[in-house]
Amino acid sequence: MKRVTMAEVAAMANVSKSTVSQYINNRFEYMSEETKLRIENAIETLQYRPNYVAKSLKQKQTSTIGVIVANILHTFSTQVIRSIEDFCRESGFHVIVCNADDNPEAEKNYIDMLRAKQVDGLIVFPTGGNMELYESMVEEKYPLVFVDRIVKDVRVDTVLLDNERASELAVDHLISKGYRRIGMITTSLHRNITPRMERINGFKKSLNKHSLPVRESDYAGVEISDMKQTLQRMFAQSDPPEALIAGNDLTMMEILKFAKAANLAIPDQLALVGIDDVSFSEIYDPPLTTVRQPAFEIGKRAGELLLRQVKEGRQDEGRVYRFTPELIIRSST
Amino acid sequence: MKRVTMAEVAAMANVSKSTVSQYINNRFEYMSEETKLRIENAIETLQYRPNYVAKSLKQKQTSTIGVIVANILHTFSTQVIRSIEDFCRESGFHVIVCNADDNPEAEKNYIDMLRAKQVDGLIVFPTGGNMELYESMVEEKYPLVFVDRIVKDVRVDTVLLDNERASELAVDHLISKGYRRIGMITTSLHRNITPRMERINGFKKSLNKHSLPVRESDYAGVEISDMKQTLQRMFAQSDPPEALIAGNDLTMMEILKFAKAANLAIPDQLALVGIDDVSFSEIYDPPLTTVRQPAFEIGKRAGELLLRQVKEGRQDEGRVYRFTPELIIRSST
DNA sequence: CTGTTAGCGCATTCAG
DNA sequence: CTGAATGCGCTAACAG
Repeated sequence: MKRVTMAEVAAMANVSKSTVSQYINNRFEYMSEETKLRIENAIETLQYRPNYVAKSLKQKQTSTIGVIVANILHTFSTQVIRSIEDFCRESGFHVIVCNADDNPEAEKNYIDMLRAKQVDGLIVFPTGGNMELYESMVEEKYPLVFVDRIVKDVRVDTVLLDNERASELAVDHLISKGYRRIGMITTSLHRNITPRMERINGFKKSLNKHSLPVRESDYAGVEISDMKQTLQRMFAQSDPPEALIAGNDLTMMEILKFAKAANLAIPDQLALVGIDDVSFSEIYDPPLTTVRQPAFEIGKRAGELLLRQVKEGRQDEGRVYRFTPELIIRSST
Repeated sequence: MKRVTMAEVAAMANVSKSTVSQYINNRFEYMSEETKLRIENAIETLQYRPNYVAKSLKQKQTSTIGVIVANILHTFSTQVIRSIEDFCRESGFHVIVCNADDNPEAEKNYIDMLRAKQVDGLIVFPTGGNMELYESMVEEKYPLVFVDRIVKDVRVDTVLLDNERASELAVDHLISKGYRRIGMITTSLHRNITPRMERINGFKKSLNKHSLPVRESDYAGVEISDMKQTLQRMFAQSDPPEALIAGNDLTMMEILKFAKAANLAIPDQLALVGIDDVSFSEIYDPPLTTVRQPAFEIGKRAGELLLRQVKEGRQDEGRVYRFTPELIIRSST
């Protein structure tokens, strides 16, 4: 811990603490050049650095926000985080990132911890498993923004992808390429997690739009750990899908593993389009067609919404901001 | 900001603040069951949550450490971070992660910021560009641990890979597979960054060990942005390398891009081994042979060393802890 | 077993 | 233009 305090600087410069404080906060308006210099010197020779903790206690704000992601393994999460950090840094805010690992209890712990640390606001990719907590924050008008997932019946600004459109882009593209038997697989649907549900719904709707049947055996939402056998079952059918949509990046990895193990040539035996970009989309063989989320814009918007809340207080909350996905056609389709 | 304070709880429970404080900190030894219950109730109905900022100010410790990585784009960094976080959480410490983006100035800003926030210690992947700062921290006996890179002439505990051994593993393997013309490419060597230098040195030494010549035209350390043309030049030779070692994960991506563009079959026309694992090693076609770092152990050790310093004060500093790499043979060689 | 007291380091009136 | 005084919310002796 740094030991030198404002008092020592004041003593050395022969001024009072409050004068030093003014100097620190750039309020030199009524300060003589001379005192300014004396303070400057004292700070320099003493190597003084102001203590944020004390400042925060006094000012009742830490200039820090918390970000809690449901699962940091998703590329999307890391991209949004970077974007939030960049935006907040420009506004003089720090950000503390936590990973809830899709576990509501961990999420609760982090929310409590972060609030105990007096962060000025929270951006969360909600697990959805802490309704009471979310509600209590809304009631207290605590600055809060959700990302990626909608929580029903809680009035919190939420920014996320137009997920149905993402699936539609994928399906339309596949159909334009001549595929008719199209399947989709994604991570578990059990907890009704927004992007997964919406993407599956979008998938079904798009199939309907094209008057194609939705076969129960051709889509699924299962844990990553069960994906392998789900795929095996799906492709053990006499007429398996000719094309598959990966509901997210982690799912894409599993499909790729499966395709390799099953020796399925892409795209000849199995066409693939992934929702969410993956780092190796371009260099994979074949390069992977994906639907990318505008992660940068999403993060920035979340940051803007949150900082507005912390600066101006809550208002207009409960809005949902949708962002448009983009299809990047490569060679897996 | 949460408004209810300890004083209100005390008032409601008809006890003094200090009694509430004791309760909060689980020091019930001398507390009657009855007061305990009253306090419990008061806390519950008031929804009281202690303010960490105030506590930190008083106790002169935040139970928070900072981690500054040189470049978060490396998979290795993210793995080490997770490992540090897991370890610290178990010990009741929080961690704040910052990315210096290989920029010494950004690093300095983060170090200053984190110290102003009174973090109890720092784990840094040093850029190497802030000697005075590092030295001043050593002088102040500020808890500090370096990861991945050695900074000359600064007595700071450092944990990193046995980089020369990593290259040796790669070279030995390649040679055992019959390759003789072996090259290596990695990111810029300009700033003498430890892992890069050591890996290149290990590469040369291993070649010597096998009595193979080290050809200037077969290895290079260049910025990611220049890698493409460096590779083009290297492979424009009449007798280009038959095998290439990627100095790190980002480099591997570039080589893969190049190989794809140049239509080089792996491993037939070009064998590849990467130092650092990449997410898609297993599913790439062909699966990539890599040398992996024990990132989990490295992070854990860094956490242990730092927490020991914060708890027991600095001592024994300046030790270098080397970890052994592991060769994972897949099919790119 | 519980209350009193005294700061932690800083920002902020309000005088002078 | 500068200084004295006050308190943010909490902990830690030390009394009682």
